Parts: sequence; C-alpha cells; structure tokens
Amino acid sequence: MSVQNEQTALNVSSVTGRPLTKRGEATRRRLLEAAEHVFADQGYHEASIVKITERAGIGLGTFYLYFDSKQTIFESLVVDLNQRVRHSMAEAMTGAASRLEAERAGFAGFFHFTARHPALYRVVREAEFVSPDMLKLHYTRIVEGYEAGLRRAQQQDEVDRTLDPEIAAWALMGMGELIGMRYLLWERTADGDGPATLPDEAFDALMHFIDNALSPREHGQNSKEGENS
Amino acid sequence: MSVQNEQTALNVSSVTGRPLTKRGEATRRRLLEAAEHVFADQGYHEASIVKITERAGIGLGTFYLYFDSKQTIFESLVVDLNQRVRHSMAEAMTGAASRLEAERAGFAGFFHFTARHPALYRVVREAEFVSPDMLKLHYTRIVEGYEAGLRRAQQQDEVDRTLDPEIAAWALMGMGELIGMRYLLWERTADGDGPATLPDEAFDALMHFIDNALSPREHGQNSKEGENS
Amino acid sequence: MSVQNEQTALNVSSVTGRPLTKRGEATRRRLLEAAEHVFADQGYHEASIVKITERAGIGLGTFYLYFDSKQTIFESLVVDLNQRVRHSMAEAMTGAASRLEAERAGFAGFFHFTARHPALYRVVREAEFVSPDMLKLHYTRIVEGYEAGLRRAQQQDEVDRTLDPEIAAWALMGMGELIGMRYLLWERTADGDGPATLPDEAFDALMHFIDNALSPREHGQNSKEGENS
Amino acid sequence: MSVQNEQTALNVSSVTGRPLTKRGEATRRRLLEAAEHVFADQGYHEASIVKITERAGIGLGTFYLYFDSKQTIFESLVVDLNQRVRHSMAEAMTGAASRLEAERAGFAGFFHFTARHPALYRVVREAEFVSPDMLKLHYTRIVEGYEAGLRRAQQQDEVDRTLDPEIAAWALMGMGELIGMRYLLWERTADGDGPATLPDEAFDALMHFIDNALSPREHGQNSKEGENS
DNA sequence: AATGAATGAGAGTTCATTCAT
DNA sequence: TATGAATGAACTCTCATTCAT
Repeated sequence: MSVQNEQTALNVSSVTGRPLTKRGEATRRRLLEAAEHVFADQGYHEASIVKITERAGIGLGTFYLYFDSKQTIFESLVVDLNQRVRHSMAEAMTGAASRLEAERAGFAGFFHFTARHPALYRVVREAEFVSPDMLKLHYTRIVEGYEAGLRRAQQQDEVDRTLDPEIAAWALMGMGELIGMRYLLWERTADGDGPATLPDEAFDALMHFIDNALSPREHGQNSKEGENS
Repeated sequence: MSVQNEQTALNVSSVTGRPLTKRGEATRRRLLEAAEHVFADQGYHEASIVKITERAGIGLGTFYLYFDSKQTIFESLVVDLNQRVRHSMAEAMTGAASRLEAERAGFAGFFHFTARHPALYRVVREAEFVSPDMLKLHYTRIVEGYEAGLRRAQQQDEVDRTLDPEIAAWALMGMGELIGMRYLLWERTADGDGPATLPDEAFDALMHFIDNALSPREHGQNSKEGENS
Repeated sequence: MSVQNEQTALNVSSVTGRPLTKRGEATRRRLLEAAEHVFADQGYHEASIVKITERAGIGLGTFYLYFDSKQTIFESLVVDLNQRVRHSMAEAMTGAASRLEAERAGFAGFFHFTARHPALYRVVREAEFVSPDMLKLHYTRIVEGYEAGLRRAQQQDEVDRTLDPEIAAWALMGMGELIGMRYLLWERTADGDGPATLPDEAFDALMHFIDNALSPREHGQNSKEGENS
Repeated sequence: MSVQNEQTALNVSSVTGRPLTKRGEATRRRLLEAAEHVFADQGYHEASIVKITERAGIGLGTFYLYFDSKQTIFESLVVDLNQRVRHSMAEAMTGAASRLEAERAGFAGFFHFTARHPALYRVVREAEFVSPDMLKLHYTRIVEGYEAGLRRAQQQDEVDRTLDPEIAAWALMGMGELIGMRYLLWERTADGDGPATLPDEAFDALMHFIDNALSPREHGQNSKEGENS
C-alpha cells in the first residue's frame, strides 16, 4: 500500500465507497478517536459500539455509515496507529548524525508515542486475537523500515556486518514491545496516568544493551557457531 | 506462591475451599483438560462454559462446583502453563557448562515448547487482555529466573558487568516472544502444521545477536553515555 | 373512488396535496416504477426506501416529498395493480357471445396476467398483511364486477337462478386464486421462468367444474336444503 | 412425514435434538400457543420473540432452548395448525352417510376451526411470504386427502366422473379459503370477536354451489370442450 | 425541488450464571 | 455430587424517518 493510497483511504467511506464530505470526515475522525480510547481502556471485547458512539457524542446508527462493524473500526484503528507510530519514529530519527544517535532517537520516539497513546500497545497486541492479519501488517511494516536502516548502517560499518539484519530487526522490535509494556503500561495507575516516557536509567540501560549487540567488534571473533538443539 | 501451594491447589475446591474427594478431583481434572483444549482452539471469548463441560462430558451446572467463573478456570490454566514452560526451559538448561551454552539451551527450550504447544501459548498471550495480573505473574516469574542467571554470570565475568540485568532480562524475553511469534506461529499452515522449532539459521543468528549484547567487551569503551530525548 | 379520481390522483402530491409540476410528476412516476420492481423482487419487508430511491436514481430525502411513508407508496401500487388486472380481465371478456364464453375469457385474462406478472401479483397478496384495507378493496372490486355479471346471466337463464351470486362470486375468485398459485406460481423455476398461462388441460378441467356449478339444472332438484352443523 | 414422525417430533427439542422432559414439553407448548396468538394478532413481522415469550410468561432466553429462530417457531406452528385443522375436518366427516353429507361436514369442520383459530388463516397465508415450502406442504396435505375422497366418490357415482379430481380439490380448497376470509375474518371486530362459524345462509349457499359442481349430471352433456385462449 | 448525514427505537440473538431437582 | 432448564442483561445491527443544507 503506497503512501498515496494510505492518504486517500481516509477520504472515502469504507461502507458506501463514496468520498466523504468535510462533515463526514470529521465524524469519521471522532469515531476513530473515541474508539482508540475505548479499546485502550476496556479492551476489544469489553468495548461496544454504544460506548464508542457515546464517547464520540454521535448517534448509534451513525456508526454504521462509516464502519461495517466493530471489527472494521478496530482494523482501521490499527492501520491508523501504525501510520502514526511510524511517523513519530521517522520524525524523531530525522537528522540523526550517526547510527547510534538514530537508534536512540527511534526508540525514544517509539516510547514517547507509546506513553502518550497506550492504545497503540493494547490495540495492537490484542489484534493478535481479533485480526491476526492486521497484526502481521503492523509489525511487518515497522520491521521492514528497521531492517533497511540496519542494512545501510552495515554497509557503512556502523553495525556489525556479521549480524542478520532481519533477525536483529525483529529482536529489537521485541525488546521495544516488552520494555514498553513493563515500564510504561504497567506503571500506569488506575486513573490512566502514567510516565510520559521511559525513565532515563531504563532507557540508557536499554540503549547500552542494544549498542553492545549492534556495534562492530574490533576483532572477527564473533563468527557464528554452535547448533540449535 | 510456593511450589507446595501450586501442587496442593489441585486438591482443594476453589469454590468451597474444602478438600476434594477422589471423584471430585477427577472431575476437576477433566474440566481443566477440556478447558485447555477449548481455550486453545477457540480463544477466551469464543470459548464457552457449555463447550468446556460438553468436552469434559460433564453437566453444565457441575462446572460451578469447581470454579467460580470462566475467568477463574482460565487463570488456573495460565498458572499451569507457566509452570510447564518454565519447567521446559529449566530442564533444557540443566548441565549447561557455560553462560553461553545455558543461554542457547534456555532459548531452545522456550522455542521447543512454543512450537509444540502453539495454541497453549496463545492462551498465555491472551491473558494480557483477560487477566492482566496473571500475565504479569507469568512474565515476572520467567524474568526473575533470567535476571538471577545474568547476575551470577556477571559475577563470573561471563556477562558484561556494565549491563543492567533487569533490563537485559526483559529485553531477552521480548526477543524470544516476538521471534517465536514471527518464525513459529506465523509459519503455521491453516491445518495447524508448523515448524517443530526455530530454523537453525534463525536460531543461530539470534544467539549471535544475544552473544554480542551480553559478552564482556575487552575495553571499557561501552560505558553508558548520552541522554534520553 | 371514481375513475376520475384514480386518474387525477397522479397529478397531485400525496404529501402536500398540491398539484405537481411536470418535473415533479416525472419524479413520482420514477419512484412508483422503482417501487414496483423492488416490492415485487424482494417483498414488502425486505424492500427499503433506500433500495427504491437508488433504483429510481433519486435522493433518499426526495422520497418524502412524494409519499408519506413506505406503506403509502405500497398502497398506491396495489391500487395501480388492481386497475391493471381488472383491465386485463375486462378486455379479455369483451365481445364474448355467451355467459360461458365470457367466463372462460375472464379466467383466461386473469391467468394471463398472473403468469406474466407473478411478482406483481405477489404484491397484491402481500397486501393482506401490510394493508388489509387495500386487499379488501382489491378483492371487493373484482368480486363486484363478477357478481353483477352473474346476476345478469341469471336473468337470462344462463346461470342457475337458485345460486346466490355473491357467494358464487367469492367462490369463483377463490378458485382462481388458488389454482393460479398452484399451477402458475409454484411451477416457476428458481430462474423466474414459468408457464405463460395455465396448461390447457387444467384450464379446461377448471372450466368444466365451473360450468357444472353455474349451469341451470333441468329440474328443480337443486333447491337449497340441509343444515349447517 | 408419517403420523408416527409427526407425533414423536413433539417430544424432541428442535435445537439440541434431545428428548424433552415433561417440563420441557410443557414449555414448548406454551411457546407455540403464545406464538399462535401473537402471529395471528400482529402478523409475522410485527410479532417479536419478546412478545411471544412475554405472552407465554417465559424468559426471553428460554425461547432459544426450544426454537432456533422466529422463522423456526413459525414453521412449527404451521405444521401444528395443519395437523389440527386436518384432524378437525376428519373428525367432522367421520360417520357421514353420503358424499354430500361428508362434504358438508368437512367444510363445516374447516369453518369451525377457522372461526375459533383465526391464526390458522393468517399464519398459513402469511407463510407464502415467510416460508413458501411450509405453505406448499400445508395446502398439499389437505388437498391430497380431498382428492382421494373425490376419487372414491366418483367410483361410487356420487361425484361427476368427468371431473378432474385434482383440479376440483384445489378449486374447493380455494373456495373455502376465500369464503372463510370474507365471512369469518373480515367480520371480526377490532376486539378479536367474530362469528363462531359461517352464517347458515352463506354456508348453505356455498354447499349448494358445490353440490351443483360435483353432482353427476343425468346426461353426458358435460363433456369437456373449448380452447384455452 | 432535492439531498444525504444523522438518528434511535427496536429487532434477533448469545451465554455466564443460578437454582430447583 | 450432579444436573440442565431457565434467566435477562447486553450485544450487534437495521432502517424508516427527519432536517439542515
């Protein structure tokens, strides 16, 4: 799906297929925003369309002018959040002087976004059970960007050339996910308040770990060895 | 919860709190076994008490003699699975000569378990949305063991002493989860067939990445530095 | 409702009661035509205003400039169809030399119409449940004509004078309805293809039955007798 | 479907397929009885499961232990009414000395039943739009019995041998239906009160008409002739 | 005269849980 | 100890109708 498609997708009703008026587009936005909060707070199954439309301040029936079903808006939300987190990361990484700096900036962008939009975390992970294909899409899109960056850095000897960039990308993503869960979401109070981003010590410790993993070694002693049992 | 408690839990009704007769214990076992299959096959929300009791060959009302609710039996299952996956990992690590070997063995044990019981592992992951506390317990128990192992290895200079073992443990767990999802669960066909474990190349590449991250550096150049933006 | 009324009804808005402009009249026509097809294809309850306006190529809101409600346009249709089936029958009977010939021609006209517009006739029958008064009107109008014909024939001794013409008319109508349903509508394939009219044998057998019922008996042995139990 | 099947069908849940307990059978009966009234009063589409269960004094969810859906209970009702009207007619005809007497008795039984159970009429006719197959079954079962009776009477020269008994049976059924509608149902007040059966004059007039149609003619002048246009 | 976004009452249906047996 | 009929709150979704444009 090209960027062009992603953008125009927002201007077309997913039910009637016709382009939305300005008013219609605003309504759609309000629904998505409400859905983000409701899904994040209550989870997919506890969420209901009534709760979403009430939060959006919109009539129940109106929902069905914009989305086919609860599943549909959920999937739209995953796509939406995916775009936004990637945007947030890309923006943070702009102008980074080195691989390390870019790495830090990218992770910082991710944690910032996650802290501000806990929905990202919950909605995306719950997608595994609601809409597995959307989950794949989400992870794959992010990993692809990551992997490309690692390959470029390897060519410039900023990253250990003996690493498999695909595996490394998935591993890095996994770290981000679990650390985000542990240090951002689990720290949230029942009121919904939580840290604005990862504490510095944790962030630095993680970056140190990652730096260790990626940095080129002085000597070639890191050749692959051993067997998978 | 001590091991003693975990074991005796099976001999006591979780509803009345009284010890079970032999017959009662058998009924409880059948319910748990049926629940394991039903939750694994259909997921928490699609599963129903009727399906569980039918599979167990037991009357619907009987269920409530043994469990308070659907959620209760689900949590019992998560505890059970947590024990089993930790057992699988511990067994694999027994007798490892070095930190690296233990690392390999532990991950291999984890991937084996996941590959063999993909649906069961699904239950654990779904716990995030059904019973968040159980998920915390599950992750925390695993991470604690990991962290302790890292600390011991650091004392013997098998692991970089400048690493934060807690962060490292969560990071490693995150890798395992996402790589397992990507290369084990996603590779399964619709028939339910999938790889018996992680492919060697992927496994070796991951271990190489981890080894990089954990191995002590010759010089002190890896000191922490930089700011969290 | 006189013929004059029936005709002018088309030139007046059934909502505002004011005469329609040429453009307005065209719109009303398109709505009625679309409604005829939609009601015939899908039945009253499956039909929806949206489907009708879409088929008419007209905005949804516009519908309510011409008709009060779904029921209103349905009733307009029933009136229209009643006129058409009576016209079809009357035309067929024109110029019949004898009572028997007229009888044959009238039934033939009815069966022709039903066979050619089975779905339209469905609309009329469904009126029994949507708008009972319209159905009464429909049946009564047809029966009245029938009854008048029977009375005239009795005066000319072409029909048994001991018969009650009202009962006979309703009985004849009932035959036509059920036989039409049985041998025309039920014989239609799923593709919508069916006989062009009643098979000759069936038609002749029915006419024979009717002739028996109506023909004057030689002797007076058919006087009314017996008790209703 | 044999009589044996029809009887045992009532002892088995149409949802679970298991035999019903005495209590279960009573509940099923109450639902059918309530459905008869609700469908008759309000029609299929206006009827709702809530209305049915409320009238039956039964919880909403209980409905689904006995019937899959509104359509299912409707069809069960058609079958039930069909059995009862045929029973009512057969009983009335028992011991009739002659064909004419049997005819009178059968029609009288039909009108009695219709007058007491207006549901029969409304439900059966509405079946044309709700469940066409059930309608066919209903009419066909009744007509088959009728036709067989006519054939027997023809062999004994009690009925005109030149008549086609199948056509005659459908014609007779059509008369009964429309006359019943006209003189029983249309005469009902809004309170639901109506005549206990057909007025004597109407009934006698109808029987006279039928007798004309069926009685053997003295001479053979009634041979079939003419063309279907 | 024409439009279509918005509405909400009310539909059919599910299922965890209760309780009389 | 075991049962399963009964329950009803809560769900998703439809569509005739309104009204601001």
